Amino acid sequence: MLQLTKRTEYGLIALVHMVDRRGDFVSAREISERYHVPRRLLAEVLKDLARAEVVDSQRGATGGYALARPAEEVTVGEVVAALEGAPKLAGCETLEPSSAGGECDLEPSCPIRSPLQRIREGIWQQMQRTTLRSLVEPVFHITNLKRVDPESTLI
Amino acid sequence: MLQLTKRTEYGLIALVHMVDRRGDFVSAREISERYHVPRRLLAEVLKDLARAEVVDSQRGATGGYALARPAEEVTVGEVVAALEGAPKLAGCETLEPSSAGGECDLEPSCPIRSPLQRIREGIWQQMQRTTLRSLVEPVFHITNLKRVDPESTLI
DNA sequence: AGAAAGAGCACCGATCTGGTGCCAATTGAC
DNA sequence: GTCAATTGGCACCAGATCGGTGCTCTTTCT
Repeated sequence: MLQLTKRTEYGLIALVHMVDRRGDFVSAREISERYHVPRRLLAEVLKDLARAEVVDSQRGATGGYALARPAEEVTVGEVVAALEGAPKLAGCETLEPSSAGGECDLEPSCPIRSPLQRIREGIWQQMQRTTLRSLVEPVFHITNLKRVDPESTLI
Repeated sequence: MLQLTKRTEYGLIALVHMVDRRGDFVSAREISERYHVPRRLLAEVLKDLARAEVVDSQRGATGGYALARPAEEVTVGEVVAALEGAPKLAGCETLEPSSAGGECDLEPSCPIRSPLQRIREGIWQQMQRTTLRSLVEPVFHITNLKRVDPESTLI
């Protein structure tokens, strides 16, 4: 439904929380209690983020999770990709265009494949331009794009 | 999964097809055979587009569907909204902010509500800027936005 | 009258989503 | 060494969504 999942929402909540504690390892329990999110589900999400090397994990009594990189270098797109896969806007599309070519059985009559793909890439790039830092300090990241032709249409 | 549904895909295919035949009423059967799309499902989609006044419908032997407005005035966002509802990026968000205020039970501790909402609005605005015309004549709509600060982050 | 088209509604199976249970492995604190 | 707290891995569940279909009714042209 063109909607981010709870997994991504919880993941972003956790990551933003970690920004404040750079260096410290925070447990899934702490985050789940702080923001009232299901602990077990959050742990599942953080595990995936650790696998994607967005966070470092540490086991044991004082273990937990910490950002693997500075908040400026972690993008929302990366988080989304790790937690729900690269977004596809239509079934016939893949983010990395398969070298084998289209197995889309609407081809070659499908008239919207390419345009839809560009919409998806616009959304995708937008998420990849949005860093974790910008989620923490919104004023730091007001759009610096300037409209050149007011009648133009993006994408 | 941040993915447009088949309904939207089929709807856009049908609409793009109608652009070529402005004024003519084309039947769901014609479109379904032309693009190998399930006829009954396509009919369901076109019915919703008619209800949203994106297309006009005409019953009877020579009936069918036609664009209710010029292709320049129909946006992808409008189509998506008609076929799968306004996109929400997280469950706690609504497109039209309810005047009653947040019933989000993560509040007020949720640190990402506002940023996520801006991401969603960015995606949403992008789809609303994309017209049906731009899907038909892609060269007409290369992005006219100019990067002012290459280090900046959108949203 | 008959054929062709949309309108409405109910329904189905498959998949995805949110969430939980259980247990093993790791590690610091006592 | 023991214990408690933590992550890791797997399986599982109920509900929602999604893609798709069946059937009937109404409308309209021929």
